[in-house]
Amino acid sequence: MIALADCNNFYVSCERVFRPSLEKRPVIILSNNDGCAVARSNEAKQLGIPMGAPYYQVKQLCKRGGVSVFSSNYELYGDMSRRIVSVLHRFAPEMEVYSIDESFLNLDSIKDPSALSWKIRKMVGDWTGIPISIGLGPTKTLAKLANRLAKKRNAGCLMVQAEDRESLSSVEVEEVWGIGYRLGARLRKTGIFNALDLAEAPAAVVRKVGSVTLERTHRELAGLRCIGMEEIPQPKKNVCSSRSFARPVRELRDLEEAVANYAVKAACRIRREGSRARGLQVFVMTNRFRKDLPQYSNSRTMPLSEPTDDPIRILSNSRRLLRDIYRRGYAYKKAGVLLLDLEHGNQRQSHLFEEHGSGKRGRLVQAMEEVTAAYGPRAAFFAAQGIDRSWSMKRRRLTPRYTTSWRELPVVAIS
DNA sequence: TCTGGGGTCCTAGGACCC
DNA sequence: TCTGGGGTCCTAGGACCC
Repeated sequence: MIALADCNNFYVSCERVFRPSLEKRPVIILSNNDGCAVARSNEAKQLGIPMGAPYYQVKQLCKRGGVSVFSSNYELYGDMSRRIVSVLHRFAPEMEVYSIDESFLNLDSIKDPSALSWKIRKMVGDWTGIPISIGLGPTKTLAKLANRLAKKRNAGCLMVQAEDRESLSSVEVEEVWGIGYRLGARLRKTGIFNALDLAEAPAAVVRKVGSVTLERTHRELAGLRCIGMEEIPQPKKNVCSSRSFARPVRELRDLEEAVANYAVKAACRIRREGSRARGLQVFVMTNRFRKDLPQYSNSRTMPLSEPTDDPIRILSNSRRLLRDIYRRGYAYKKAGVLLLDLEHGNQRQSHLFEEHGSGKRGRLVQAMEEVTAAYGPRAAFFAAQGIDRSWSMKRRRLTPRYTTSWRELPVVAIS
């Protein structure tokens, strides 16, 4: 049996742990730039705030409903996630951390998986303060489906077998893991409306509508394991660092600053993973929602003959690519840097003699990393990254990093 | 005025080769 | 009149996930 442990309204639950007064009250968490609602408490869902709604569109609704609104505090959520994973690890011989708020557990060797699920759920709740739901099924797809139903029915833990026609038929086809809005629409045209319809559809029909991915989903719904557990996270193939700007950006100078920051951030990320990039891409775009303004988007890719993780090299090449695609006269909304085709650790075959971490350049970069690790990212940075960064993102409603910053620890008063 | 960020996989089609 | 067949590699774009 496979279990999917999924945190309830994860970001909201994290905020509630440190502000219990938010319990039973409507809460939403906004995306970067305070743009969209990316997490909603049940109360906020009941008020009719849709997932992904632009904040400016639901602002009035939030005011009327007394909704507490927060910026995303990824440092807090990341740390809470690590705590939950460490609790789950005690129970599962085999486990896959699937996302910041979900993990698959292989409970094949467990005699009573249902009873164990309740135990897991209680311990995670007691030890971290985060409520979770657990779905059980013979395959990942059915565990996902069970989890969805567990949340819908407020059941805590729930098991769904492939033969459970009633449960399957109560799940819309777009709610099945791997089927989105578009595939859903195509399936509906062939008379497949819910998970049961899909499970019972002939393979030929399924294959005609979708690709091998849909075929896998189809079999998984029937109880046939096609998607395995990935215990060890696979190293990334690409890394992207990008942001929307707080305000429209027109000047090349500002774009250069932004791109320099993304380049350094992306380089830093692959260095941490011990990877090197074989390719580099820079992209820029205007605001696609502003139909009244002229639109422009472009990207430029270059191969890196010698794979690299050197932030200075990545930064200077990014700037060259940006200058190639920059066009005057547009209001840019977003830019980004991608490091492509990453090679990992022992995988490198050629370029044995490339200076790596040695020499002046290597020592400089390492020193910068040590300084920023100890004193924060503003303690040492490249001039190209800019000083005032007026374009940088908006986070007006950020809560403290309660668990990862000494200065932001919650204060407890005892009288 | 205000609309996220970071990934993966699959397929179709073009370029190129013999 | 009449324009092959079979393969690989690469990339862009679509679809999905959280």
